[in-house]
Amino acid sequence: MATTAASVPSDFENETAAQRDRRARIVQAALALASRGGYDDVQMREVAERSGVALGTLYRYFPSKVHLLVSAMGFELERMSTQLQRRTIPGATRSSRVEWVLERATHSLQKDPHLTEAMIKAMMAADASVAVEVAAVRNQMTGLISEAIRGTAVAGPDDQEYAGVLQDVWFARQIAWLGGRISSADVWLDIERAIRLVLRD
Amino acid sequence: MATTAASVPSDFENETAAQRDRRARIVQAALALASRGGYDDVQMREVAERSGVALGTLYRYFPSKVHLLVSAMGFELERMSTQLQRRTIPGATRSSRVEWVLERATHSLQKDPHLTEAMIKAMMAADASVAVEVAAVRNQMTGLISEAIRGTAVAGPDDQEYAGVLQDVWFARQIAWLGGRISSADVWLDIERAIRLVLRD
DNA sequence: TCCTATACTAGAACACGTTCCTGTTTTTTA
DNA sequence: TAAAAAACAGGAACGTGTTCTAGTATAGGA
Repeated sequence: MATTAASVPSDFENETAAQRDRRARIVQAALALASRGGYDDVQMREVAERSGVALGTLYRYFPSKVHLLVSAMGFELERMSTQLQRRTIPGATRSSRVEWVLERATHSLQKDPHLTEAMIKAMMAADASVAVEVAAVRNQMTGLISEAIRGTAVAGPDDQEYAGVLQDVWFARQIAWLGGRISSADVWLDIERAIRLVLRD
Repeated sequence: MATTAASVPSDFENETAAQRDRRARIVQAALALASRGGYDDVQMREVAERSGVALGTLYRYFPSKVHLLVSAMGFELERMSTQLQRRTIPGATRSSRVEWVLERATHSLQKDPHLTEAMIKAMMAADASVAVEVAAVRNQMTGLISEAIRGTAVAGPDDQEYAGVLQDVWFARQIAWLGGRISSADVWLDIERAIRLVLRD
């Protein structure tokens, strides 16, 4: 299971322009395929072909399918996060602000269910070798949430912990939705209820 | 991805003695292999060989590796659950009772990390076709938790919902542990904190 | 008891993630 | 600029989950 983390050019900075190009093309191809048919439709041979790269080269950039998809999720979340930061989060209470943020995040993902399925599944399948990439994603999520909890006020001592609990629930509900155990509408109802139960204001 | 759910003898009852035997042997073999080396070490060919059954027959009983392992988890949880029900849950507050139950469940699982890894990974990989088996597992967990919340008192209106939130956190923390993102000690600390934050008593 | 449908065995075959090999191109070093 | 090293292309090969085929055993109804 991908013990070859050594030769990966994770020194993102030191890449030549051509390499940044390849990396971007690979991620784009992966996102396109994920959007088309979800996790199973992202086939490494096709990603390689679409991005005009040999299979071996693909594996040099991303040592596994899971690495590739989690990285792609990082890209997407970053895009969404910079969009959100353009305006201040509305809402008078912690609950309402967190609801605002999580509702936007949830619906933004669910607009493209296949893509979401691919990302969440990759997150779930991630083992220790993907820890770095997963941590980046998680930090972006908890960052969003605790920022919403804080609002314009000063940070409370437990903000980070509440954000952690809510992100766990958020994640688990996405999984339940993927598993066909709840509907996409219920995902939001459950998250809303959890926010209410946890933050009570 | 296993669209063959039709021919599965899920009419558990109508099985002949020989069939119940085969099913039990298969589950035992799967549990043994899972305990030895986790998810990846449960190889369908070897499960078939060890349980003295042809590969095709194995797939007749369990239409995928995930079905097999989730079912095995159901068996294990049932065993644990009947053990717990032998004595009344100690503790004066909801928190302390839930802590008692979840601590036992958590530690009981972590005594055999490979086995736990295999079960949780299977739960995560479960798609809609495994919904029935997954629901059984989830019901057993929330049952345990909400019973602990209730204690000897009468059931509160939100008990089930609190149990749901806590089970989500419990599950997400196991995943984080599997992903090498937190230590097995931190699994318990995080769960404990979540219990405190959610139930506050 | 015989017949037919169903269950089972043994093993080949297939799909896709991953690895490996060989030769070529690009980059770095001397 | 020449030589050495690293990156890349193209594609074969491997491992494991899953499916399929052909033949054999078993069970329930006439």
